[in-house]
Amino acid sequence: MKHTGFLLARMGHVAAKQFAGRMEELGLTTRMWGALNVLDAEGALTQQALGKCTGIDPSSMVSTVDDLEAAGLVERRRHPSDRRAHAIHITEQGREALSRGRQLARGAQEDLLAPLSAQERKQLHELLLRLVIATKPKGVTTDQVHKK
Amino acid sequence: MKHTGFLLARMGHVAAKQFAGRMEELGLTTRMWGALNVLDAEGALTQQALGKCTGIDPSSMVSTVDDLEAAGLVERRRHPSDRRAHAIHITEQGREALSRGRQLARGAQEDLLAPLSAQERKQLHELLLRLVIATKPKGVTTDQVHKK
DNA sequence: TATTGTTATACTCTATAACTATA
DNA sequence: TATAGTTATAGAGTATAACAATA
Repeated sequence: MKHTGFLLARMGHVAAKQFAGRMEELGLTTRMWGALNVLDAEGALTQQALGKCTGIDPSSMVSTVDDLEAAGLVERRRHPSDRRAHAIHITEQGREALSRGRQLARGAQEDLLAPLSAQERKQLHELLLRLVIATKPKGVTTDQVHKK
Repeated sequence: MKHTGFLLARMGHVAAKQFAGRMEELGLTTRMWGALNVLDAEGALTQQALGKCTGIDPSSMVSTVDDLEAAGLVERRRHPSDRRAHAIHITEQGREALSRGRQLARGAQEDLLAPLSAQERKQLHELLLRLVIATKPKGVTTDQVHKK
């Protein structure tokens, strides 16, 4: 119990597992969830760009998009200017899944942080955010299919 | 960047990977490190007991102890009263590895928490500790080979 | 020549089940 | 009958390398 790093690793694992368990109810993996969120925020992207945003390897992205498409949450459409690439679009069903998923995520977070007061949760969030920002100095460009 | 649970999972992963990288310099995996620490704190244990303390599956414990023994950090000795079981003893070399490892761990933690002030680190530690305690309601009995 | 998506493959990590020798 | 350690095996999860189509 001595090291903060150990506590961090332990709780991180707990949080990830608990979150994955909730998403499973929606038929989503953590990777699918991450990709869906990025598509919702950024608009249609190529698989390569999606991989850069989510940290998913291009070869792993194939099966991730396969799964999302099989569930009707995204569509592979033709890229307007590059016939090698796909433009991955989120569907209406995808947006609905996101909405339900966000509710589940809120519930999961509520359970996870139950031992802390509102003020303590805010403290924890800010401390973690500063650590995450410090460890992520790489600027990822989005490579959107349609410019915003 | 919205959810605290997400930040927790992200930083936990970073912390675990960074720690594993440091321990690799000593030829140790995270599992070997965990087992070595428990043996140092609790005295000689059976592989089963060691598995319960560290959360390592009995079958995985075999190779973990194999690796530790090959590195000269522990010894499988005869259990005084149960000829099925081994008594795993930490060696002098094992204690030296622990000592060096603890230095590395301090350095790793220093790097990880560099963005935070001393007071903020203490805050973070206490918040995480309360979360960890809340998610771990199971009392593990040690099953020591020699009573203390 | 380089890049996109794809496939096949290998590698890591871990858990499950069966086996042996003891209890 | 149950338990400690072991082995073999299988299953995730992920990364690597090679390939076809296209840039």
